Amino acid sequence: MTRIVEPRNRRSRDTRAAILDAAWRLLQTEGGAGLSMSAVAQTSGVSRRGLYLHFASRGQLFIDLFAHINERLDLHASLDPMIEASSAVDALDAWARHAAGYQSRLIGVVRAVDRARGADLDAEALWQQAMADWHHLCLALAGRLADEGMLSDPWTIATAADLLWSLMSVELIDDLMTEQGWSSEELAERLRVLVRRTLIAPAGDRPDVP
Amino acid sequence: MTRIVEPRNRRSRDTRAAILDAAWRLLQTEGGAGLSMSAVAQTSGVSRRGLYLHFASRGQLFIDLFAHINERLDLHASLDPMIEASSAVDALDAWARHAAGYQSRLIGVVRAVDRARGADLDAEALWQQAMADWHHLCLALAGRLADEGMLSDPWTIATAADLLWSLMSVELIDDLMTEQGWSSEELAERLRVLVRRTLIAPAGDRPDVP
DNA sequence: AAGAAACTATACATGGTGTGTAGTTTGCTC
DNA sequence: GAGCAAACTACACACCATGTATAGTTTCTT
Repeated sequence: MTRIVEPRNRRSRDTRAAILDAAWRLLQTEGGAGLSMSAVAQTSGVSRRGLYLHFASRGQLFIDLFAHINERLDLHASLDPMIEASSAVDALDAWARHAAGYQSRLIGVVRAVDRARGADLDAEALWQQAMADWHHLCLALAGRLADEGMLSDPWTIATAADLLWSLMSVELIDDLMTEQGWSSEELAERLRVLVRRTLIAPAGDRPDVP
Repeated sequence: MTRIVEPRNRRSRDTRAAILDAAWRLLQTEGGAGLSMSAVAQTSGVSRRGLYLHFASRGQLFIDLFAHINERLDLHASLDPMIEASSAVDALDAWARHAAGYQSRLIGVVRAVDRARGADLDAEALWQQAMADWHHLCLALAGRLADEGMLSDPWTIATAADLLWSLMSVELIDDLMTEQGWSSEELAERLRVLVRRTLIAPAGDRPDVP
């Protein structure tokens, strides 16, 4: 496995960005199946051999692409409303908007990573990390709901977090948007209804927390 | 592509069943990635070339395996309670039990088919058919809920069906059971709570249908 | 016993990833 | 601007997967 060091000059950085953008473009159009190294090479105008001067393997290209996309789409900005929300229920609404608005843009990459998983150790590692991050986010949200006494009966912090995590999975979002034609706004609204009714205790039925 | 005709003698049927069982076993243990034709051949004790005397391609093997499994697991019996239920809400409970109890047993095959999709036209066709079948089931259930006046406000027959369909997806079930360690019973109960609260209108808030 | 069906062994075409090597272009530095 | 190193290309190769062709062997049927 070739060792890739920090790029030095501008030419190298441009080539690298061109490769990542080409891969991203391919994932959005070709649907994830056609992402061979040859296709990325051809689309980016770099020789196939040249790809391996920037990315040690196909899996490593995915890892870097994932970070690249999160940077370009400004993940931090999409998560902000959830953190800044003044109540747990508002945070829950922000979660639904993030799931529908942001996660849906990751469909191509995530499907490709999932498909490469198992055969590719790098892809597997990326998958585990992303899942852990998302679950951690949901755990924080569920914890806040519990703190404010909003979590309804059968749910615990752990089970509510698991549920939220599974509902923000790219597979589910892909199913509803791509397959069933839901728009991002429809999905956000319906996810909001779903998690509010499922997780939030009715007004008369809450433990005495302010 | 080799043409496969109806098997004649018993030997052939036994070999065929041995291949399918070996493939199934591999999917349950190896997790779907290690399902190469070589692996199936080795596990079943048939030569690699021999596989192609029973299945025209890897994708066709999946198609036949899917039917084989649905037969062995008795799909019809698992769907029965849903159809026989005396009310739409009872049918919804039966749906949750079917999703958690039956769909979870398909995890291995479905993941493998999904992974083969795109490169394999047969796998793609199987996928579309299975999705259509499941969606049809959910559409019938949502229709019955509407008929009995139980569907709550933002939901229509179509959107409720889409939601149910996405919630019974093998990916979601796999996430919650394999990744988060939910048991089949826990999943069934929590799915029941989720869809009841989300879809069913509260008692005082229903149109006048008996 | 004979013939057909089922099966094996082996070889090959094709297409994918990843590496090795030699040669060429580009950019940086003095 | 000359020289040098980094970046890049072209080509070849090893390896592994699917699917096919062909010839020969076992097993079932009649």
